[in-house]
Amino acid sequence: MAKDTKARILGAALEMFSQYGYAGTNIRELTASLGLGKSSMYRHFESKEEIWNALLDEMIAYYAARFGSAERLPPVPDTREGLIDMTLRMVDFTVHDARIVMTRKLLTIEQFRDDRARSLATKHFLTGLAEMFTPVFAGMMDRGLLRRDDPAMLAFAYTAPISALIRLCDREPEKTDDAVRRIEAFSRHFVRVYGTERD
Amino acid sequence: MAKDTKARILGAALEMFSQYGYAGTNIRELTASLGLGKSSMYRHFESKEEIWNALLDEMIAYYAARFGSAERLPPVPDTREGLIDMTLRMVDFTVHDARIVMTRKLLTIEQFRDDRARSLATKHFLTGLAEMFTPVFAGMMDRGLLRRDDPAMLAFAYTAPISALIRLCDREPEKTDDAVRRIEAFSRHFVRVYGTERD
DNA sequence: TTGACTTGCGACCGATCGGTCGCTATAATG
DNA sequence: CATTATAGCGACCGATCGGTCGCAAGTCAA
Repeated sequence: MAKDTKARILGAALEMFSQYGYAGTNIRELTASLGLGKSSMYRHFESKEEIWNALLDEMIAYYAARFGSAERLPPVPDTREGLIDMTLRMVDFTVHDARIVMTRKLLTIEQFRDDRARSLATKHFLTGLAEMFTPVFAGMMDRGLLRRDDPAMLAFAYTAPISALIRLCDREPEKTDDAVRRIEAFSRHFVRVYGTERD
Repeated sequence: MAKDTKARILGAALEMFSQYGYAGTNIRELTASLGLGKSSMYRHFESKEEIWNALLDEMIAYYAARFGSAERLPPVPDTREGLIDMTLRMVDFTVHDARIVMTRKLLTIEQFRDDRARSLATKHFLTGLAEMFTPVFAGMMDRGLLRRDDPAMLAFAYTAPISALIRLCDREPEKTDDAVRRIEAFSRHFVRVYGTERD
């Protein structure tokens, strides 16, 4: 039960920190939401700050495992429509997975207070997606699906607008469907603009 | 002195809220930073929350005055280089103006807690810049400086990456110079991709 | 000059915060 | 079976929080 309780505490912390922020979360409510007494929590973490640090460790490790390794790169689509499909699948996942949504919200809220949150936020919101798509676009250029250009610049130009709409979903979840449609429209616009003339 | 003190309190609140968040800011420190006793503050605001609301009122009014009206639209540049110049001037201002930087940070931090902050955040981070550039791009298309296309889509594709780099400056100010260079590079890339062949 | 109003101050208040302590029930270990 | 470690609990602690109160100094109109 020990390991389980520790994980449940971290889950509740993610939930509350991502909603109210670190300073705006109090431990009584956090533990109460688990049906746990406040003092019981201190069996598993020695302070509120240690919860925060453990949560960040977890997020950093998860990010590294999921997006950090070179083997995890997405396959190069063999049609331009394939790029759109892949994009929409990724977006659909990242916008609806509760854990990832809460992670982004937490990083958004705490990025100015904690250095590790700051650098992880930059990965999540700026460099991560772009680095993922750079080799994709390079491969699509090799296959003649996209015009020759700087693949890193294309990846930035492609992922930044998508990232902006994902963050709109985090902020105003009721606009999620509309945002996903706008992402699809942008993606189609993008392949039309950057696509080679044939096909 | 009354009006002045009230404004100074709002200034200090913007500074502290944007750094530590609403929940993470305490009134003793806030007033102490002004050389003011805590109880004196309550002569001007009846609660901490009223400071918050007044600050939001101010930000909403400022935004409406500065970016909301149709007369404040930027002029349509008459060369593609003019677009880059205009962009860099705007970016330079928005990235170095302390008040605007703090406003963005505050909206970033509090967007999930307060509905008015939420909607103002969407304007600042998504729709505002795009709406500003839509008529610019429409005008440039009329002048034959850009290929005919949906000006709103172009504005979104142009402003979202720029906005992402502006937010990088907010998050990691030491990268400001690099970010501005990347904005210039992106802007040049953009006019190359969307520009008409002549000129 | 006087009386009302404004703006400042420090002492104080109840509530809530993160955190501790002693106790108990349970489960694993010998 | 006895022992020991684990994980739960409520009571409690000092510190800090937002907010109040009574008082004093300055301002300004009558």
